[in-house]
Amino acid sequence: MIMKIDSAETHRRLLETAAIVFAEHGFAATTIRMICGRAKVNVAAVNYHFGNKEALYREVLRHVRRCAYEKYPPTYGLTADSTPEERLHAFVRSFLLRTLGDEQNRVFGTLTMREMVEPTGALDMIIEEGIRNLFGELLGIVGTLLGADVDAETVESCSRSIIGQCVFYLFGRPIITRMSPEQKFTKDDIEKISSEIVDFSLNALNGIMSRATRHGTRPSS
Amino acid sequence: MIMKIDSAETHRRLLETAAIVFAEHGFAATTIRMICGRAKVNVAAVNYHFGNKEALYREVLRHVRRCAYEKYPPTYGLTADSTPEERLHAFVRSFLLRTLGDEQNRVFGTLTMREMVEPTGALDMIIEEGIRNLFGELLGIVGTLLGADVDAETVESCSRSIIGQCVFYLFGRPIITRMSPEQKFTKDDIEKISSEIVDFSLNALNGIMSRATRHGTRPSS
DNA sequence: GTACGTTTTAAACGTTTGTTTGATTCCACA
DNA sequence: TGTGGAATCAAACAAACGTTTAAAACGTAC
Repeated sequence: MIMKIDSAETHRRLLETAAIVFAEHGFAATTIRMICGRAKVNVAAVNYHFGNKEALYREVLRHVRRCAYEKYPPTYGLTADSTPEERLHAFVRSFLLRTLGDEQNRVFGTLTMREMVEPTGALDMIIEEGIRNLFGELLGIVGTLLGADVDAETVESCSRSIIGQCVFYLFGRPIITRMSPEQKFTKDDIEKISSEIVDFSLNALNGIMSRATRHGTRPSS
Repeated sequence: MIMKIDSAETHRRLLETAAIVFAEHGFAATTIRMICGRAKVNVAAVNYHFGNKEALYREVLRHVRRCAYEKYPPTYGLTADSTPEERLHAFVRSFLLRTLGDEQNRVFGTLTMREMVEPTGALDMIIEEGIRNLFGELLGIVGTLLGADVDAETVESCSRSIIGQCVFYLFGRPIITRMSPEQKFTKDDIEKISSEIVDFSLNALNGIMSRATRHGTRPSS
């Protein structure tokens, strides 16, 4: 059979297959033969196109992150004159869509999750290029919502409470689907979850803010 | 019983060392030679005392879970006449202590975390023996706090928001320590985090409850 | 058609893996 | 003091790992 040699095609198929297999089994438990077997390329292809297994893994992380952020940027659905409440909603929704939205995004979510639990050295890259900016954005939104009477420490702990609710659905997905099989994480499910998180959080922020403005920063008994 | 050589000592040292090494590297990346080297026992000891690597891993999971729950049960510090607010606080605090309290508990937290991200088959055991009861308890507390005017679905989503804040500090610990090196997760830190989570959550629950009792279950605005 | 650089291929490389073996060491009991 | 079963040990096992190799297959230029 006449097979036109297409280096870019092999490169692409290797990258996409590797993303799926790494997401399924993790870096250590994934073998090059698994990837090449599924991608239908020779075992030597990984070393020829990427150098070694670890370099392939780093390229995979960069690739899925770029795709995920292109599809669902943190400002997803926002307009220039959005309210702080709308910005919070967009932040939460885009986070969930980016990590759980569809099959490709779940690969990104799973790989990021794995890297957080078992850092392979690429975690610093993930923090510096993604997480730091993301959290800074959330700090800005929460700071605006809480107003000037609330100190920075409270803003930070509230931001952690909000992002915590989001990552729970990422990390807890295998458990949630086992305990509540009706939860399929469709886009409608994600819309609903986003609204619940925002509702819960805005109520919390309103309570904390009104207490601060009425009684100073002292916690009520 | 007749103890020839000190078999129990080898068994114990193997179990404790394996817990640490599995927590550090994960199941797949941990080798039997790593464990035996650190435990200063022969490589054949694992197979002699536990059968194989996977059986050792399961025993490790059982062991660290038992130790963690013995040290910090979900009712940690509660009395018979505690208020729902105190029960929520005890729930949050005991969770954080159980998974982050000290070095031994962090091993439990890390292993559970790894099992959630990369189930090795022991996840079902973890859910049935631990998580299901734990979440049921939280549902009860939140249901009491919200009162009869709030539907079960809201109780569940609020419970997820609360447990989400807790697991964030477990899963996010490597990132938090990199971004905020002053956070050392001492017991004082955990007390503070617990109070922040409870404060945030009670404000949220109060807002949601008062809205429900005043305006029915319709969301405001 | 021939030569040349690139890509693919099957095979083998040296390590390392989990596990097993057979001899040796140990100690309670006779 | 000698015996026997339990525990330890060094050594080796086959299998699988990531990686390398050298040749074959391919497209492109002349």
